Amino acid sequence: MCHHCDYKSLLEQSGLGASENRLSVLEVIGNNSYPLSAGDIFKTVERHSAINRVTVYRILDVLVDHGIVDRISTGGRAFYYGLAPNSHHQPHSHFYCKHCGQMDCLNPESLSVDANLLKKTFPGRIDKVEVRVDGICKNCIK
Amino acid sequence: MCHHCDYKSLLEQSGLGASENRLSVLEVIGNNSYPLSAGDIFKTVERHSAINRVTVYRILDVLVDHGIVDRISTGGRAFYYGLAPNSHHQPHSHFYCKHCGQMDCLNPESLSVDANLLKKTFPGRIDKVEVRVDGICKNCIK
DNA sequence: AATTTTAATGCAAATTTTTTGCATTAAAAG
DNA sequence: CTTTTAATGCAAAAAATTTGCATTAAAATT
Ligand SMILES: [Mn+2]
Ligand SMILES: [Mn+2]
Ligand SMILES: [Zn+2]
Ligand SMILES: [Zn+2]
Repeated sequence: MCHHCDYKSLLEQSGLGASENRLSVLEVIGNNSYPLSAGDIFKTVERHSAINRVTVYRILDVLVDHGIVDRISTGGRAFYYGLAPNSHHQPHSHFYCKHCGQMDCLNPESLSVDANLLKKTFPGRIDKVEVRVDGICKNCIK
Repeated sequence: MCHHCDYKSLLEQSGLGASENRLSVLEVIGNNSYPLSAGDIFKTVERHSAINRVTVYRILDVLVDHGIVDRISTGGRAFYYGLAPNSHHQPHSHFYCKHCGQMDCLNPESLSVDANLLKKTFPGRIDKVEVRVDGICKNCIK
């Protein structure tokens, strides 16, 4: 849940029209405390307003392209989506439970990554360093 | 390319029958210097011996389940497969080029991850910490 | 060696997730 | 008000993976 982000201006600052659908998708993502799959997002938006599944995919693409939302890989075969790091959200890694498929955001302090050396020596463009922890969550472990 | 691994005994040590197909799949993965997709592996094995695509998927599953092979997520929608860390291969992270889809293995020293604090405090089971760097490779950047 | 049991494979079809093409509607610009 | 552009919907396709079931090969028993 983000109380700091103004979704409408997040869109407008990127030159994107703040359509009803885009706002709904972004709110679902931003109001959730962990990343969601496109299917989850579709089902949630759909409960309140009519929307097509393809529209959700297209909105997710445009939000990812504009750096508003992060596309996060899982140990499964669907991507999950969460707010991209910004002034209110520092970068952090995620935990993926391979039993129930739930993702959790991990405390940035609990896991540290140092990519400085790589960034200096890598002969290509680096856009993102994604860290994902896979295992079984505390609910499923019982 | 791994000159140290004896694929046949890797299989047998895990209690897996060393069938022709399993050996072929494991050799293709082990002899390659970067991770490959199931489709790549299928096409490569197929050139020398007849094999069904589904068999490749099933062999990959069994190799991953037994910790012989690592299933590696990409920024795209297919998994890639590489030899799992063992006495001859230390754990390392990977680079994924979102233009050509090629993965590279990164030097373990170029990127350091410290998951000790997480492992102490996380209320679940941690099986794997995957680090993936996304961007554009030196060939595609031109 | 013949028989029974288990493991591995093939093939067809289904599933899941994502993408594309094209028509329609809504919004913005002129 | 008209023209242009952006957003959406719907149907279909594509890509990756999974499932069910039959067949074959290998291993274990008798
Ligand atoms: Mn998060
Ligand atoms: Mn590797
Ligand atoms: Zn779980
Ligand atoms: Zn490339």
